[in-house]
Amino acid sequence: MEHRGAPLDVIARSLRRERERVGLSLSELAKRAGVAKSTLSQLESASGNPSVETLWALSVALDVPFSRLVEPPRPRVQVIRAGEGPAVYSEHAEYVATLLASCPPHARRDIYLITAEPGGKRESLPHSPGVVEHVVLCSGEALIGPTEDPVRLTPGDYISYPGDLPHIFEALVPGTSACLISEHV
Amino acid sequence: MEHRGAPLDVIARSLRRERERVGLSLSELAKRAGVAKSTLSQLESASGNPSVETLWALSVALDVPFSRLVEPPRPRVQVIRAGEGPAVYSEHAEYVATLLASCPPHARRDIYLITAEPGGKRESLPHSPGVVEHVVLCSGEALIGPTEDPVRLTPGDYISYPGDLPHIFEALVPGTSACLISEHV
DNA sequence: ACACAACGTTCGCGTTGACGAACGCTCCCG
DNA sequence: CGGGAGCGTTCGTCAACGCGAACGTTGTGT
Repeated sequence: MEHRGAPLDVIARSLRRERERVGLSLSELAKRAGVAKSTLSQLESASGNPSVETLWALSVALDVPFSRLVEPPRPRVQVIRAGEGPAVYSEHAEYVATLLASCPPHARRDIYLITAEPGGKRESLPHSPGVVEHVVLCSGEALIGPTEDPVRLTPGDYISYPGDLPHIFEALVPGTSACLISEHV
Repeated sequence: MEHRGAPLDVIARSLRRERERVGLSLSELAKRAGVAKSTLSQLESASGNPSVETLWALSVALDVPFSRLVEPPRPRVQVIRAGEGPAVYSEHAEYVATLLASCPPHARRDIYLITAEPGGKRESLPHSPGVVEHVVLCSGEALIGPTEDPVRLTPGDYISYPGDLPHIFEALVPGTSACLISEHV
């Protein structure tokens, strides 16, 4: 079959990497997963287009989440100081979102640091469907959540809500900041 | 083939759900994805074991992350007040981790609220491999990161590091709190 | 040195996924 | 009423995935 850009080579590398990390031989893993070792051999050499059943069995035998075999790995250690990092300014100047971590390609979650001042009610239009946002309030006080039913949060409080609904972030006191995780389910 | 517990029915439901949410007909989606509509029809009726290529093409055409088709959906809105939620106490009483969000099955990330007081150096043994931790310091000051190379963080700072390396969380001033995301890559 | 075991690869073969064509169905328009 | 477009399903064909068996290679022990 012609390749459509699917991560067959990524799968190959992931299988090899995970298998060696666990310390299993190709034969051993094949036996545990109930897969012919010839099949596994071909998959690790990126010659083949595995079925979901097969790949699923391997992910179970390796005890890694399924998506770990399909998506490429990501970097290791990273530090972003307060004030550094790419900032996303709102139409209101009182609101700044700093992107702390994203995971391309086919991002699964982004982490933002939000700082906001009172007065600027920040209404977010619905994002692409399948997004869930998690917010932990760090300091100050804010009204956060779905627009038709927001919640008043104080430091340490947590809320999560669907990102494909309209939602708001309204700081109630100066110096309000929060950690926001925007996640693709 | 005999089913190995693979999420074929989950895939079927996910395909149907995502397709209808986007508002595409079965024929239309098949055309856009470059997949025979007969194939797609069989997949949505859970009779079949798609190859990765096929499912990948569908995920691209639907513009959803691949794993969204393989894993079942999760709940919607949730609030946890500061002090509520399941707490994970350390051997040192000065350290409390509150679990805010986890995502079974085959968890991909957990979100914790950490509160710690000075004096209790919290050394974490390496977790299962493939884990990455993200920390955003909310208040106070702390020494966080890989044990052999920790970083001094102040409020708003961010760090991420591999969870399969030994790492520490040492509060330097009273009332230190942080948001910790423990993530399976 | 030889036998043996374990590893990873390669080689036919049966099964099955993916395809295009044809089908029944509903709806819409002339 | 009849034709046509669109929908989702079913049917036959071909390619390819997954399998077991056999192979060459490496390392071990008696």
